[in-house]
Amino acid sequence: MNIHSVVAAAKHSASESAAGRASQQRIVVSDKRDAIMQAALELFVERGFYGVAVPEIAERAQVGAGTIYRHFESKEGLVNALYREEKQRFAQSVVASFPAIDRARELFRALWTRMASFANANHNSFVFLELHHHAPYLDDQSRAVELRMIEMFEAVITAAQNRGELKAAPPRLLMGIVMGAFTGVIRGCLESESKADRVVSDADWKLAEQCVWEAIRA
Amino acid sequence: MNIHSVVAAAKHSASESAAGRASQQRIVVSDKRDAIMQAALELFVERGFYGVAVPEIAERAQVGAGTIYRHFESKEGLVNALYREEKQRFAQSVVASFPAIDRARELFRALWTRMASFANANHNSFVFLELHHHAPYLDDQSRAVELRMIEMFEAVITAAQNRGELKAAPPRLLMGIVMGAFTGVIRGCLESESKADRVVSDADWKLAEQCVWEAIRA
Amino acid sequence: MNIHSVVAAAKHSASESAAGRASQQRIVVSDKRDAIMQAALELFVERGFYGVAVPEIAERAQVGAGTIYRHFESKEGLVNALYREEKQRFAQSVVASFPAIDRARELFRALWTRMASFANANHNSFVFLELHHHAPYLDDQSRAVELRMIEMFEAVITAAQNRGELKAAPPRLLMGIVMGAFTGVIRGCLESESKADRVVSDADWKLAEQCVWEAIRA
Amino acid sequence: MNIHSVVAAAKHSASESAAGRASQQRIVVSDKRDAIMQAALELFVERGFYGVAVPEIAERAQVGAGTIYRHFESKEGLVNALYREEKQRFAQSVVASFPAIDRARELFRALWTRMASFANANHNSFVFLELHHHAPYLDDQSRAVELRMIEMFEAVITAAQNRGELKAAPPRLLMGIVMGAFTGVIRGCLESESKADRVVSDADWKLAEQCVWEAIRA
DNA sequence: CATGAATGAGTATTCATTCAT
DNA sequence: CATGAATGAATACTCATTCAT
Repeated sequence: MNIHSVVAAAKHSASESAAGRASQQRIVVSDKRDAIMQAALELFVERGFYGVAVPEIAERAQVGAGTIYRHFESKEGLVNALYREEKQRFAQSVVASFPAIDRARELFRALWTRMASFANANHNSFVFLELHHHAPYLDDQSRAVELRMIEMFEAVITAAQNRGELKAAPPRLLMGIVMGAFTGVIRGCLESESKADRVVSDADWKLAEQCVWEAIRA
Repeated sequence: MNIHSVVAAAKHSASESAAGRASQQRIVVSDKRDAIMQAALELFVERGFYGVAVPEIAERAQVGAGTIYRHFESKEGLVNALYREEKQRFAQSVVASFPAIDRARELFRALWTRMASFANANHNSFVFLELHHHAPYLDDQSRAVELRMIEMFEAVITAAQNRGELKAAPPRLLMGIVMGAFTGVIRGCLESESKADRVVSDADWKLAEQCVWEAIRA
Repeated sequence: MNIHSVVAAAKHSASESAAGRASQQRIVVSDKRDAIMQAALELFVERGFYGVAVPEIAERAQVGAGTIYRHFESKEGLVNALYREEKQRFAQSVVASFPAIDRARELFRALWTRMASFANANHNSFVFLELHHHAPYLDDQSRAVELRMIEMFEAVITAAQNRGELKAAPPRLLMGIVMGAFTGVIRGCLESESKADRVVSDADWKLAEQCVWEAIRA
Repeated sequence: MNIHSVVAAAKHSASESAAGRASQQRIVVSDKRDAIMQAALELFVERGFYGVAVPEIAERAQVGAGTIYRHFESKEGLVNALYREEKQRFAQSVVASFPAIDRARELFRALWTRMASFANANHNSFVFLELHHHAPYLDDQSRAVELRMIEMFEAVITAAQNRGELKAAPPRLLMGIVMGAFTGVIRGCLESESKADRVVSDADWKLAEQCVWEAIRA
């Protein structure tokens, strides 16, 4: 298994679900639903799942409270839908139109850059996914989405290790370092920033990429 | 400013607040209070601040619900006290009886090892501090405790950079990488483990330390 | 006043209202309306007025929720219409083509038999009328329909008492015994039956008729 | 099985549960609980289970809405407790200190009189039990309480039939006639009365008793 | 000091009704 | 005429907090 098959799989999985949704619910995917999702995303990031009242989501989304229950089975159903769709969007962003590279150095740079682009462009989504990493109200399907991604990355890491390009350490450990450092960079650089433009500068991302590469390279 | 003054400051700060508490509430620090703190820590880690009911904390602590309000002003008062005391315990663990070293390599290893010891021995505390990083119900004093720690580390980093031992990058960025990677290692290694012994092996900690050192060394 | 004038009055009253409806809404009496009435009858019997949601009635009737409001002013309007029409159907069934008898024994047998036929053929209707006997959401017109029937029966009873054929007791009391016993027979005999065929056997009806006649005969 | 063993059984069953409650919840049976039960009884009689809002019960009982949930698990738990306790009170009233008679005539008069006393003294209780006869929210235990009573009466009827004192008809049918007529008398006599004194006169009860006895006697 | 019964404001969710299509 | 998506008031129930004991 190399990065290309992984990328292909991810693309397939993403487009599959997108297609599935389109065919089943082309009409259901209303702007109301989108407004609810958007409002929920913002509020959950601000105050967490239990910290947000459903009518508050409705108000921010400019819909009636009851409308939420026409689109989602429950508050839990809403977070789960949000989690799955954002995770998919993230996966999609990272692997879509991925260049055909085999050298780990380039591969890592490409992945990091894409993740950085996504995090910069979708700060809320990224924080949301981070916060809800292991929330007790996520259902099995949502957890499965997460698991699939982890396995994808693990496969890439193992392959690169076999080629002697990465340090010989448990893939989970390397992945933890990379993903943790990525999140840490965002936290570290944005801690004191104004809420307006939650963006890490390209220069900082580039520096960080250099550092983290050295952490994992052979 | 070097690590020793920082260590001294941290020790002072910790003992200061301990003393402050002691003088004000030496008698209040009953075993009931400890039981409440312990119960709250466990439950907040399991289900988050809003996910836990005060009477539930009382039940787990084997005290009456009203008793909690003799020791803490409110539920928010309780999390804040918990946050401050656990953060202090963490700081204390990391800097207490710190060896007199100046070389960044040794310094880093010592810090990492102490952090690892704390995280292994106090998994709940570590996760709690992580989860409540930027919770909206933390008050200014709690945030100040956090801030002081960050500044401490920043100072150490800057000093080491000045000696040419660390990469030239914004201290916040390096700190983000280190702290993020540290958390990432715990997540990555424990993701699939049984809940019984939430412990990362010494070998993994050592490997990770090597990796992360390479990320930041000059 | 004898039974024949009563029968005549009842027939008149029934046809009057039927005609009234016909002239006002001959076109409105669509099969949709009937489907709604039928669905509502079933559901109200199963779970009571407040236990049934309007959209649920719509679903069972295979119409849109809004359609109900083209035929009835409100949920209350719907029960009231249902109550009045079922009550009328009951009255009609009992007195329609009533034989010209004057002896109370025959009269009673005829009434009882007709009521039994109706109850067997329209179990839901009967239970519905019974359950909604004094519901607070019945309006004055619905109550008047009920009242008129009671007065009819009272007149017959008084007449028979004057001829010395029935016991000398307040007509209301005798009527209470008869109607109560009638309902009691249904309850007693069907309590444990399967839901499939809610029917009291002819033999039981006959036995019960004998018993109840003895309760009221002079 | 004769009436005396039945009476004994009923007394035992009643006192058993009373004793059970006393030992388990002597302290729990507060005046708040009683106030809630009383308020719920009145309101459920007025508008039915689904027609009454929980906060309304709280208001009438002069307690906080939350207090209801300290005494009952849910609204359903409340009706079920009410049903069971009122049914038990009814059974107790009817069979307590029952005279040792064997002749069906006396037996019937004694039962009827006691039922009448109960219904006159506890009009709401009686109507409540009648209305909730077969409500879908009654749990199995509540239904069992009802069933036990029916079986008791059936046994008495069968015994009297065997002695040739009652008509040869299915016991369920005779019981349906008697209980139905009893309810019918109340309905018939009180239909138009003021709400103040929902009482059937002793004379009417006596007349009705005569009538109904003739319905079932051999 | 400690308690836990009581409270009522606040929560998620349902449902009668409307109205744009 | 018929529809069903949308609504928000109303419902059952929870929970942080108080206070009499």
